[in-house]
Amino acid sequence: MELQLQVKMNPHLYVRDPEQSVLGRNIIRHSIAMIHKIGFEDFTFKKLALEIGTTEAGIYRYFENKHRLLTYIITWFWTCLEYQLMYQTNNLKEPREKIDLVIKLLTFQVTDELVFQHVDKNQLYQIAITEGSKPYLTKHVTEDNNNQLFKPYKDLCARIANIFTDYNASYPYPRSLSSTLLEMAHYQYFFKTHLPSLTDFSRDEPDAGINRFLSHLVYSSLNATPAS
Amino acid sequence: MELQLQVKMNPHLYVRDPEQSVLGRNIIRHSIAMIHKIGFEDFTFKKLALEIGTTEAGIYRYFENKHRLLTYIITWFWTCLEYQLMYQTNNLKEPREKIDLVIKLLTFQVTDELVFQHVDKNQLYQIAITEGSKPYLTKHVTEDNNNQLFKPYKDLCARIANIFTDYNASYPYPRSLSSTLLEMAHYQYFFKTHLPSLTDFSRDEPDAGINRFLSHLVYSSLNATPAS
DNA sequence: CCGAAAAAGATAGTATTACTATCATAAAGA
DNA sequence: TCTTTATGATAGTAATACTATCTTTTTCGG
Repeated sequence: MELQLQVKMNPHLYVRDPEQSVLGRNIIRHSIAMIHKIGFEDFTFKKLALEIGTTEAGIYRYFENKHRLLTYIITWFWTCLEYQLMYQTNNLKEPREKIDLVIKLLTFQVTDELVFQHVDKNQLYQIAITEGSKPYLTKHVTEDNNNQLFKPYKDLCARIANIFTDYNASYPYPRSLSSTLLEMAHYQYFFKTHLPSLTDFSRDEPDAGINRFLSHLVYSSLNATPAS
Repeated sequence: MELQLQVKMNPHLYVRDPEQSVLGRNIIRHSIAMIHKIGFEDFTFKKLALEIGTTEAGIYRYFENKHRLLTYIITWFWTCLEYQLMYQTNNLKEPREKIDLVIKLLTFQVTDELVFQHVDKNQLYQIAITEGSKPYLTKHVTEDNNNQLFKPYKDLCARIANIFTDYNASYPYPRSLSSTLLEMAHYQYFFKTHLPSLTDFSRDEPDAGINRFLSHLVYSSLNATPAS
């Protein structure tokens, strides 16, 4: 059974809510496909409009500019991920089990039957890896943050940090470890794929290596004696 | 005493070597200042030309486009850092001392008397934090990598990985830990400054917190029992 | 010191990008 | 059915990302 979910997004992310119309949903779906294909730098509203069969002005009615659209997509990704985390850890008792699940989720090794707007989840995951930090690596990060644009990312980070604290209440850096895990899950994948000498994995081997590295990193930190 | 050094850069990074002329050095110096001030997204060759007192065409004689110029600057940053690492660890015997130094270097807590082209090192460090991953987060990463554009970054990563191996030869992920350290030294600083809830540090406290977190992360991993 | 070559300045021009504005038409809702 | 609302169609502007050309300096080898 497929479950269709709709996520409520921060209105600052859009001009008109794209989830409320066919055109809006088309914009999301095709922009994900197109950014995945040609990369965010070469992606333009003109090309997107052509692909969808609408006009540039039509896209601008939904999103202020392409950076906002990317922020929308990435934020949506994090929102879905937090939802999945809640859903999947719901009946887990042990913090250890939850941590293992978090790592699996972040490395995209959890298959689920959730469908969000018929978006290609694999493409979305690839975009999150390559383009995921661009929404905040800007000069207007503070303004965007004041508008709560990054709240889903921060919420997810906080939720994982709480699991770390459940596992070991005396660990002093739960949030930094959480953001490290979030970023590195993606970066190690990117490096493995494109710059493999920055990792201990080779391009073609299965992704389990990244998984083991992240587990080792997290558990080493959480299990270390406070003195060290 | 100030020591002036010149670093040999990969010719694929430029059209004409900027270190060989006054105009070229001006381009480097002012582009760092300008990217620091307005961010890479808003930075254009036109604005830079106006600032320097030359023309757009003049800048294009040195760099193919602004992305290449950024790649040049960031690559140069990593080259300097590797040089500093070699220089500073030269007479250190213990791997532990070297690791501590690496972390200090990456968090910009080593003052040195090296001058590279009279560039503002603080601005350069800030740029490396905010813009440092943009050179490779593109669709043309593989082509750029084939042209060896990221070699200095990869060399530095490998050198740090070797220190980790010196410290504990049985640690299985030295390169991934090295790239994690490299990225996180900058990301934690960025988060602390702009999105502090993603860290365990507050905006105004001194940077030593990041230092302690990174040390804890690295030594926990390197000291963990292989079984864990 | 002279002449050739290379670098820099000056100016112009093009294609694309990133928008904004306006008006007509189609759909949807009260 | 009337009225709002969304979309389509078209146009237009300012800025960006370049390329081309021609002239004037500067540099450097003989």
